Amino acid sequence: MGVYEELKERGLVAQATDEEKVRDLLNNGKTSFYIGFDPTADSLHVGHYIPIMVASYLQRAGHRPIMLFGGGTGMVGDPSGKTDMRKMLTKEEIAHNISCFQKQMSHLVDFSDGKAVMANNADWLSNLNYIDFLRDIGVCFSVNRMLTAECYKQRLERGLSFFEMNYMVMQSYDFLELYRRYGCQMELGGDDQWSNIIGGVNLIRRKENADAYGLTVSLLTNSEGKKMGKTERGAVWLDPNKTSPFDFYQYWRNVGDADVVRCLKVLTFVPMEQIHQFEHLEGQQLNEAKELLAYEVTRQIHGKDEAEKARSAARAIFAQGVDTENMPSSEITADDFTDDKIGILDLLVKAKLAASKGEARRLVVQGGISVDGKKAADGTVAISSADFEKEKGKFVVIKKGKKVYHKVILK
RNA sequence: GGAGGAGUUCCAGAGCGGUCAAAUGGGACAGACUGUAAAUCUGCUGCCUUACGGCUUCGAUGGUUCGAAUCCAUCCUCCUCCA
Repeated sequence: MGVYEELKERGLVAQATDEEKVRDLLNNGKTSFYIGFDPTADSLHVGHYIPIMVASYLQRAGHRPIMLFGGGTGMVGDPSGKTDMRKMLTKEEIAHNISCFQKQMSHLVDFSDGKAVMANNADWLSNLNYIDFLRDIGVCFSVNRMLTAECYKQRLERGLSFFEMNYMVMQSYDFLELYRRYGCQMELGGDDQWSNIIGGVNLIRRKENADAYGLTVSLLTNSEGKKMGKTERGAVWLDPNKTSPFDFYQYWRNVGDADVVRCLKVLTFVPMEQIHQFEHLEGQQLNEAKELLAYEVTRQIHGKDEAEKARSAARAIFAQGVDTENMPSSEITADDFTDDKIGILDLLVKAKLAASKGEARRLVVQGGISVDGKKAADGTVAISSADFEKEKGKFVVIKKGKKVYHKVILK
């Protein structure tokens, strides 16, 4: 079975420009392919993860990934899938974000010995001459055709600036440029990138009279069709400082029953034979699959140690009692005490378990808070410094709701 | 360039001089039920306060008024139609 079939079987492939040729190229050839990333945040999130997975598969199959950072396009913003125009970033922000991306990506893609390439489209986009660009590239695009592209259609109803309209042209130009520089023959992207990818494929055909291909990856959605990896609080980040390995683990541990098997296929390298066994499970048995999913995904992003810590912390907490070892924590100092005590509300705010004292009070009143296993009855409960004294150190364990455990350490 | 319309709390979307911290729905959070699932039901959703109450919000800035999210002026942003 070739790598293409493997990707297909795992449900990673959404569309390909020319399935026969793409299959042949991936299974039998050696090529370079690229994925573009918009450096609009300082961390990758789960949405970026699947294309990187695919890149990883393809790299193992002998192809060379080119990770393209949109240092230039990031200053425009892709209208695909957005109903509002994106805010513009400064050059400094973009540079910072790119360096963060690089670090995170190296977990999944091997950059040693030129096995993968990093590129930044600012290298060729920022010095373009407008007139030359229009004459050379602009003539290859039909506005009529562009407007029929799904990504613009939606925006047309709400308004689309000329500025954003150029996104497709720039992305297509990236592909052409990578083709010329690295012999890049394929662009990989989320399924929402389809029209932009086609633009590049067509451009290469016109300018270079050569074949190029596009392959899109299914977006990760749950059984209700909502995008996964996003909570209302924001995305599930790959940066451990933004989403702790424990929270990351828990996110996957808590996926819906209907989504586990698909997530295993798409997000992990667990062999298909093993996954097939899970397909017959139902009800409570699925917890085993969920644990595997959570462990594997966490391991791939944060490494084996963190994954094991998260798993044992979760097991301990939910099985019985509390594992204080690997629990997310925060610190307070003696200065936070008044008369040798700290109010439960202040403590919750300090530990960032509540955004304000009002919210903290609400949690307590609704019975959602307990400290060291004792439910806090009302907002007047106070914790004295003596309560922090434990055999293993100075801390208390706060439980918020059913699943959130937090250790507050007294320094 | 001309004529209209709109900007409300996380989102959608009511309100159109006092009874508005602002209806309703969604989301989030908490409780019950459970399998660390889903569905369902309940509560809750600006900040400070045990509470009474106070404080800051309805694009921005000024103004009218005893009193403004609601009226007026200017500005900013967006939309629609015409050129």
